[in-house]
Amino acid sequence: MQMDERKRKILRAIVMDYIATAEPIGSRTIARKFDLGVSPATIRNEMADLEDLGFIEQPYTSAGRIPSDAGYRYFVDCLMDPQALSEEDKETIERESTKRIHEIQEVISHTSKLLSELTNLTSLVLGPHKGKSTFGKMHFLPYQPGQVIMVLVKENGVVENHIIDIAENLTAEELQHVAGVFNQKMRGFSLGQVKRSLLHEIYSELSRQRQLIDSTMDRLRAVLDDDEEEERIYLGGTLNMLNQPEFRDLGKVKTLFKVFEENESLKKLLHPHQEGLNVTIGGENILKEFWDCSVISSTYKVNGLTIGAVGVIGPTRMDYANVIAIVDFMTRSLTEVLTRGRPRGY
Amino acid sequence: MQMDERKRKILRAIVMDYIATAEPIGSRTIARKFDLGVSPATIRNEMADLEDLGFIEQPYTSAGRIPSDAGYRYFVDCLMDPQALSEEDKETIERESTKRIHEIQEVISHTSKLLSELTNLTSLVLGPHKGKSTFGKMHFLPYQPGQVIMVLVKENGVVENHIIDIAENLTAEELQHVAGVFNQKMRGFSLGQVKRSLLHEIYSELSRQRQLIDSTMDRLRAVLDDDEEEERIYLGGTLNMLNQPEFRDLGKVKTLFKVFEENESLKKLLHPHQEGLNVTIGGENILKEFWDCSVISSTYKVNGLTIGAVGVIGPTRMDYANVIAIVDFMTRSLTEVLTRGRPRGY
DNA sequence: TGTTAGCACTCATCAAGGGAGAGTGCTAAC
DNA sequence: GTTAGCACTCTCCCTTGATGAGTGCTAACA
Repeated sequence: MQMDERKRKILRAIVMDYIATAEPIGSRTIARKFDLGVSPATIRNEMADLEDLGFIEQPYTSAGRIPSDAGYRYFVDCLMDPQALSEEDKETIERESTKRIHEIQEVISHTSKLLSELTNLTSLVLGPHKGKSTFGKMHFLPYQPGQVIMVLVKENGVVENHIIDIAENLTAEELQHVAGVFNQKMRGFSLGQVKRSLLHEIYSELSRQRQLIDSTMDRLRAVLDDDEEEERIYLGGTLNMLNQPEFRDLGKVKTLFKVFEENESLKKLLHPHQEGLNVTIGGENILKEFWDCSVISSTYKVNGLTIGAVGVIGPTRMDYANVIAIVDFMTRSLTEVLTRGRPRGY
Repeated sequence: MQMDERKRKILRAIVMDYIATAEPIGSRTIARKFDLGVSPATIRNEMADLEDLGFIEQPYTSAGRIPSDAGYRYFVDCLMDPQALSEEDKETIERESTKRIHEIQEVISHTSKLLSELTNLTSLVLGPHKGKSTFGKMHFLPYQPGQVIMVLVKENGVVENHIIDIAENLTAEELQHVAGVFNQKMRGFSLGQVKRSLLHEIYSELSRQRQLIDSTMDRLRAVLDDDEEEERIYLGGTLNMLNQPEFRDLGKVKTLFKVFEENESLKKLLHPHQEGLNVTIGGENILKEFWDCSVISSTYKVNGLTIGAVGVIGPTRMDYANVIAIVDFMTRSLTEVLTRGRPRGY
């Protein structure tokens, strides 16, 4: 059996009506609401075909039909009118993104908030991944008796400071010497790469400062290793989920919110299968908790390099055309803001 | 009418049973479960009196009775056996608090998590307020052409770093000189206190670095001012609320979670009326969204100075004795950890 | 006088039953 | 190929009635 124009029209009508009303729709109602020029009986026959094709299903005998995952997929791929963003939304995004913001965290959380407000869904934003963080340069500064500040400048430009305990009798010159050796030997290395031989070199050059080296290395190890996976994820508008009729059930809400609390799982939802815009529908999601949700996501870039992703999650019954337009525009805007403004922190 | 010993016993039975079961309890059941040595009929008479006194109420005619806010209050003030913390919980807290943690944020969020796990309720922790943050010391470190790192050590020990744009032709010596002047003139001042005369002094001593001073001052102003109100609040175990039978209603959950999203309101719940432990029951809460919740909170200190608060929020039907023991022990432990360990960041 | 047993009454909860309504599939006519 | 007609199915919602827990009142009891 093949899809013909009339089947397409009917499927389109079913999907659009269900998106709007969240109620199963029957042949009679379709005939009344949409002007297809055929009788309910004809529509019934076509609907039986559509069900055989797997595009629609009945929640129970003699209820109306609702789209299946495959139906949504066909709708998104073939039937949907690509919708332009409303002028109003466009203005909102542009207005919000011209605010000058210094920290990347702020940009991200702001994006997340905006996205959930525009879509009335839950937004996810994956912060920029920082690549392997490698040693750039370090300095010691005096702090308190027995402690110094280690200022670490990574090669990607991030600056951090850490307090380190030291022996009280170390002089400023000795500290500077140690920092000098570290800077000379370690530039460009990530901690994973620090080979035993290098460590030996450092130890032998600084035989007297063994304790300082140890605590410095300890801290560096923690910092440089941690970072690799420190892609924070930002959630916004989780409460919007509660407005969706499909989550009137408390059990569902609970499992959903439980996943929201685990960052690791959420990242999986966003990790894009390909660059650019992705639509993942229902059972296509990796996590079974989200088998009745769809995720629209897209990647953002800095200087042509993909560094993170933003997405929106909602019930499979979502307004795909609209949400896709919003997510798409949003990533473009974010890419532009980041490339132009270059806030700190990545 | 007066409370006598028998009335007290009956009220105690009602509160304790309702805390355990969340079901209204009737005279017959009380007689069966609790060994009071009187018949259901007698208990009925006493219950009528307790209702007149306002300590218990009926959800509807011929249901059992449940405690009113006043009933809980009387229970907490007069009837409850002050309960010692279970050895198990005590050990957990002590074990967790001996983990060496460097950042205050970690200590706080860890506390919050622990608290919600032990009580199965939602925890609130108000981070330390930092008082006015005052200038301690600063250093400039090289960063990139046209930019330097300003490392700022506040008098309370917090270390921050900020990137500042400078003219490219400044030498290291000049920078060091500028920092030296700042350090000499500004130690102990908050930005609000920097008087015009002081500024003049700095300008006149460093007439050639006007631009650097301006951008440094700008940044300092932003940093030191911001801090005063930055009391972050930490929430833990919000999902635990969903396990409480009183929140089986989605509408309630929604209003509750909405408040959870607004930090400002939450702070109101915690801001203690008095030092030490506070129990706020139902309608005693300021926010009407929490009129069927109780808050147990307590303040924690560093070196005898109160700097923050921790609390637990749950339905009025909570195990007061146990939760009070946990919150109390937790603040003592936190106070000790902070005073002894002095983590960075406050 | 305080305590108890007995009794009529109230109200929520639950299961069963019975339209009403929406929708379907099939068949036969157009 | 399209349509009208019809029997059938299933959910939803309302009613009904039984059950059970609990109450207040009254009268008897120690």
